[in-house]
Amino acid sequence: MDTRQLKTLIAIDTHGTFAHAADVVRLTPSAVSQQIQALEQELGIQLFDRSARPPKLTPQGLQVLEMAKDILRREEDTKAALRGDQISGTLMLGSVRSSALNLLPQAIVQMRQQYPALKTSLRVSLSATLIADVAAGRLDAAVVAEHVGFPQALRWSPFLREPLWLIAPPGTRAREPMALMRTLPYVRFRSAVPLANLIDTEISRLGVVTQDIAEIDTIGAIVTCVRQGLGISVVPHKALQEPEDLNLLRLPFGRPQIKRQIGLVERTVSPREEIIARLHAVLAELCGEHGLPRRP
Amino acid sequence: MDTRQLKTLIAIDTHGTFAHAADVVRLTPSAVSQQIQALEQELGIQLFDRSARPPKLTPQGLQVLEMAKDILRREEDTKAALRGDQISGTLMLGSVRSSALNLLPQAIVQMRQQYPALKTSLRVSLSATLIADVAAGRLDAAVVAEHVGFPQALRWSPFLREPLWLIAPPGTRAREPMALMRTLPYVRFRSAVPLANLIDTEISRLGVVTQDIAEIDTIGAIVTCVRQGLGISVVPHKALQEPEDLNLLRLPFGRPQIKRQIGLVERTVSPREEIIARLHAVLAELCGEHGLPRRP
DNA sequence: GTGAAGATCCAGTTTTTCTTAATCTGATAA
DNA sequence: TTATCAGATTAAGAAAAACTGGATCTTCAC
Repeated sequence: MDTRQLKTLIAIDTHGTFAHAADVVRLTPSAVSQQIQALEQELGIQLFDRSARPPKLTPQGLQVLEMAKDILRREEDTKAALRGDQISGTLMLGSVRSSALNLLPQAIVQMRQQYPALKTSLRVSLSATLIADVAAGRLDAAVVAEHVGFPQALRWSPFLREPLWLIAPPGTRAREPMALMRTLPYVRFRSAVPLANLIDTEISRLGVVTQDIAEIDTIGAIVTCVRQGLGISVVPHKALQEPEDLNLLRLPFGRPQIKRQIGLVERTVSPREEIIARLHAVLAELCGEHGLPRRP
Repeated sequence: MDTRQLKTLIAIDTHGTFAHAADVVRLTPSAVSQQIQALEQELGIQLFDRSARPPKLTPQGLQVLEMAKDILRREEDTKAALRGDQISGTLMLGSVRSSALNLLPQAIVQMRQQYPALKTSLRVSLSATLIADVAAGRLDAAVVAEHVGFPQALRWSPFLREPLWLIAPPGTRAREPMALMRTLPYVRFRSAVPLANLIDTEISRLGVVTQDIAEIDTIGAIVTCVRQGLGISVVPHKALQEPEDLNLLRLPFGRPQIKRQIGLVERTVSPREEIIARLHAVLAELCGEHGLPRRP
């Protein structure tokens, strides 16, 4: 008897049909059907009366359902207790460079204040490397942007969802954003990171041919160049935090306005889930209006 | 998390070493080691301190051990409750022909009196077919003789252990049994059943060459022929129940006297175990002095 | 009667569990 | 200190279990 089978049984009861339950436990309906059949065979009873649609729990099935809830509750209580044991351990974290320079240090300071016994270790690397390290257990979690194709054993939870702005030098007259991009000199963000891809993809999608004047690989430098009148560019909201940035012309980039996400990637099965969830909350709070709460 | 893993963990604690636990749960030590490692990985903790010999449960391991006991207790309580539900269900039984004609009907009548809600279904077939049907779940249990090579998932529990007798017509002068067999006409029990094999094997072992006069495939008919003076033969104790059978010469067959066993075969994992145990007790009682209690 | 949604069956693929044999390791005796 | 033993672990392959994807069946609503 496996707890996965019991979770499936509870999901069927909660969601009403085998098919819905399959979505919840992330299996195919066929696998759900087979799991329930295996459980029925092991117990030698019918859990469901299948002459109805959807199948109806038998009285015996209800007994097993109650048992399932008790067992899973007991399991979760024990895991929570074990997690409590882990709060005081060393949290192995990773981050891409952009977040490592401001957001994450602030979050770590706050976490340390809340949990004096918590130790942290932070490593800065490329997102692909970070993802592999989390999957392999070398890191507990890492800050990376939205990514295509996270391994199945990992879960990525965004804590920041911020809009992208087209920025122009102080005094530039406001016009339709795409017209500006076609006519004014464009400072391109050139880097092998998801944000650069996101910007370039939307520019292509809108059919805009920019007048490139430069390619720069850090967002902070781009903002500085735009401030000094070199040209226009596209940057995320968070990059515009200096008082002098208020003087820049700022227009929504993309139709609809494009937003980029940054989040925490962690293993789906991890006893550190609780401390990571708290880190996620701290990070979301630090992001202010663009912070995202963790999904259940 | 699987209950089998939890059973293994408890067995290690109970028996002190991984190797002993392996015997108990019927796995190799390697599988035990791997099960514990899988559980440790899922929970993200060390269950054992392996710097000692034998490995010592960690404080966290003790927490998980307590959880394991609770979960398995909850599981067993539910199974017991489900078994209670089964007393009133339909018990699917099978039997070889010889037992179907007298023993089993009596037992079924008694069971029905004790459990008015119990329904039974009885099928008569060859023992190999019956064994396969029990293994496949088509039957809950079947009455078959001692057999070579029961599948591992099945358990056979004898309820009858009766001696074999060499019988001769009334008035035959008592002599050493083997001498009788060598000289008097022998009625051979010819049938593809274990009893026939048992008899022939012992005759060969004793190096006796019989004077066959007939081959008959039912024990009842053999007894009748011997009664009427056709010759001598070998039959089990139970076959000699008629008052006129008291007139037959009866000598122990085999050195030492050969006994044959008949029992119930059932699946080792079955919620019907309780009702089957009661059937077994009734059958054993019906066998009187040759009845065998069920082993734990 | 028809069509749709969902459950089950079937066969192949993937993953997990187990076995076997070799190797490692702690404990103990000489 | 060294040798030996019992037991735990590792590595690789076999076997079993779990899963997927597609076809088929079944219930239910219209």
